[in-house]
Amino acid sequence: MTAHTLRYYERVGLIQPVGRARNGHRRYSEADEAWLNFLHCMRATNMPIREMQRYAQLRELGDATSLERRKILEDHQSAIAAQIAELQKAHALLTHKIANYKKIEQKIRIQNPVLTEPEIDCTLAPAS
Amino acid sequence: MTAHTLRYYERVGLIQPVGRARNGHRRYSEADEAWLNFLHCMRATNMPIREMQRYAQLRELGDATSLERRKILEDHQSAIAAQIAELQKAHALLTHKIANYKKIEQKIRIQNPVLTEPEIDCTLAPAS
DNA sequence: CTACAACTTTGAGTATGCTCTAAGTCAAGC
DNA sequence: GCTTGACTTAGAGCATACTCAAAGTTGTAG
Repeated sequence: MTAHTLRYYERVGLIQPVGRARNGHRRYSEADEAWLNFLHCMRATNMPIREMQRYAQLRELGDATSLERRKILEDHQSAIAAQIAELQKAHALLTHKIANYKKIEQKIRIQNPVLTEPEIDCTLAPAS
Repeated sequence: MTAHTLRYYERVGLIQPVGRARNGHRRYSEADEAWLNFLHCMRATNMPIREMQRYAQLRELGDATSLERRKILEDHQSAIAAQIAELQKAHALLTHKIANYKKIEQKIRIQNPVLTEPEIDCTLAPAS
């Protein structure tokens, strides 16, 4: 996560205005870091910023929003499962296609055998 | 895939100009469809359009580009594996967090027991 | 004292991948 | 003949998520 991104996240309300050093520089607490890690994990799995904002807002309202937040996480977990399924399908497809390319390359090697045998280096290397 | 997307793919060279009916409408052959399916599968797993263009170009050059194309697919397969790993990590994290929310909700239910017992409907429904 | 690096701000700019608009053509049904 | 609907085109517009620019402040090192 770049500094740019951190500021952006603060701007759009994903993180509360964070503590500052005396010179005005941001200081992230361990709690901030944990929250940022969570955000990063959600973004990395394609949760839209909008959804993350919604979650962040509920979080600020405290325990009363537990059910709603849990729903968001459950929905996202389903989305993740769907993504995994899609990726696995593609992974399998690629395994097939790659195998096929290897076959094609084999055929090409047979049609175009090496015409000029590589020179064998017959110089005697001096024993070191 | 929408008609818009199909035209967009044709425009950016992902598919060769496709056959037309007499009225000028596009007619997709089975080969076209298979290729489009493949494209869709790659996009759905986050291959950038750029990479797909590169692959499509090589494909038009024929078997001589087999090695290069295979490399693209192998790289993408690695990318997919990485994505799966990331998603699985997030999935596990969410399982934990969701379990935690359930605990929190349990506590809230204990702190705020149902004060007004729900009315029990004592009317005798007429037997149908 | 000065230079430099590293942060600060607001607001604009960019990359990606569609997605839509406007104006036009065509074939079928009434 | 006229309407309707589905397509056609070129080009503009948009959503998302950053990413950067410009101008300014601050603390440290030489």
